[in-house]
Amino acid sequence: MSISEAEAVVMDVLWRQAPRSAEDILAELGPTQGWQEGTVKSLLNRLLKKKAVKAERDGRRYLYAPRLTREQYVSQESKGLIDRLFDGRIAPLVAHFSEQRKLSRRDVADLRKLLEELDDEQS
Amino acid sequence: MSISEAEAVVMDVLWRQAPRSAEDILAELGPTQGWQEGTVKSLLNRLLKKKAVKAERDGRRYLYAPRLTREQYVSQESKGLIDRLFDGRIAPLVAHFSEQRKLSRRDVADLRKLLEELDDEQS
DNA sequence: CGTGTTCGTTTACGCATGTAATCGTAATTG
DNA sequence: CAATTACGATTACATGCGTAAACGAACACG
Repeated sequence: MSISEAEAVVMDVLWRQAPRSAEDILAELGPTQGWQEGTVKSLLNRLLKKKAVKAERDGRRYLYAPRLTREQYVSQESKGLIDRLFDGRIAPLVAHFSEQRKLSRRDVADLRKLLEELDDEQS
Repeated sequence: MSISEAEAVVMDVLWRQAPRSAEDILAELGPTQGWQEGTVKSLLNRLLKKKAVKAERDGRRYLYAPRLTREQYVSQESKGLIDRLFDGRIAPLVAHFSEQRKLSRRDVADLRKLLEELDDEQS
C-alpha cells in the first residue's frame, strides 16, 4: 500500500526525529498544517495499518517511529515517476529540466562533481 | 485540478496521436488496460471537465485531442516530486539514484553529454 | 470515590478515483 | 416505419483520502 501525501507529512516529522508521541507530532504539525488532534491521530493509525510506522507503548500512550525509511520512500516515489514519465531512465528527466531552463548554476555544478566522483570510484 | 493516474493513461494515448475517437482509444486501451467502454468514456469526460482534453464533433461522435501538452504534464509532475522530496533541486535526485547504484552506464554517458552541451551553449 | 482529563479507537462525511452500468437519443437497417 | 444499434451523458458504487468528531477506558484530582 502506498503512502498518501498527508501521511508523508507525518512521516517527515518522524524521519526528522523519532520516537515521538502523538502530542509531540501534533505540536509540530498543528501550526504548520493547521491540523487538529483527530487528524494527526487518524493519519498515524493509517500509517500503522500500512506498517509504515510502529508504535511502542510508553505508559499510557504510544511513541511512534518510522518503520519505512525515508530512503525507501524516496526511492519508491522517484522510481515511480521516472518509470511513468521517462521510461525508467534518469538522463531524460535531467534533459527535460535542462530544456525548460530549470537547471540552476548550482545544479549544474553539483552534477559535474557527481560525475567526477563516479569517475574516481571507477578507477 | 490534477490528472489522476488512469486519466494520464488516456492522455498518453492522445499524446501519441490525436484527434481520435473514443472507440479508437478504447481499441488501444481495452486490451492493454483491460478497460471497458464505459471506463474510457468516464475518463474522457473527467478529462474534459478538467479541460485537459478538448472534443470536436465529427458527425454523430466526438474526436478527442489533448489540450494539456505532455510537456506541461511532465513538468508539473516532476516539479512536484522534486519539490516534495529534494528541496526543489535536481542534483540531489540524481545523487540519490547514484547512491542506490541505479545509474546505468547509459545514464552516466547521457548525463556527461548533456553537461558538455550545456558548456557549448554557454560559450 | 466520583468526575473531569487524556489517550487511543471507532465512526463520520464529503470528494476523488477506478471501474463500470444505465439512460436517452440519434442513426441504421430490415 | 419499427426495432436495433451506436454514441454520449448520467448515475452508481466501492475504496482511499483529508479532515475530524464521538466514544471509551485509564488516570489524576478534588
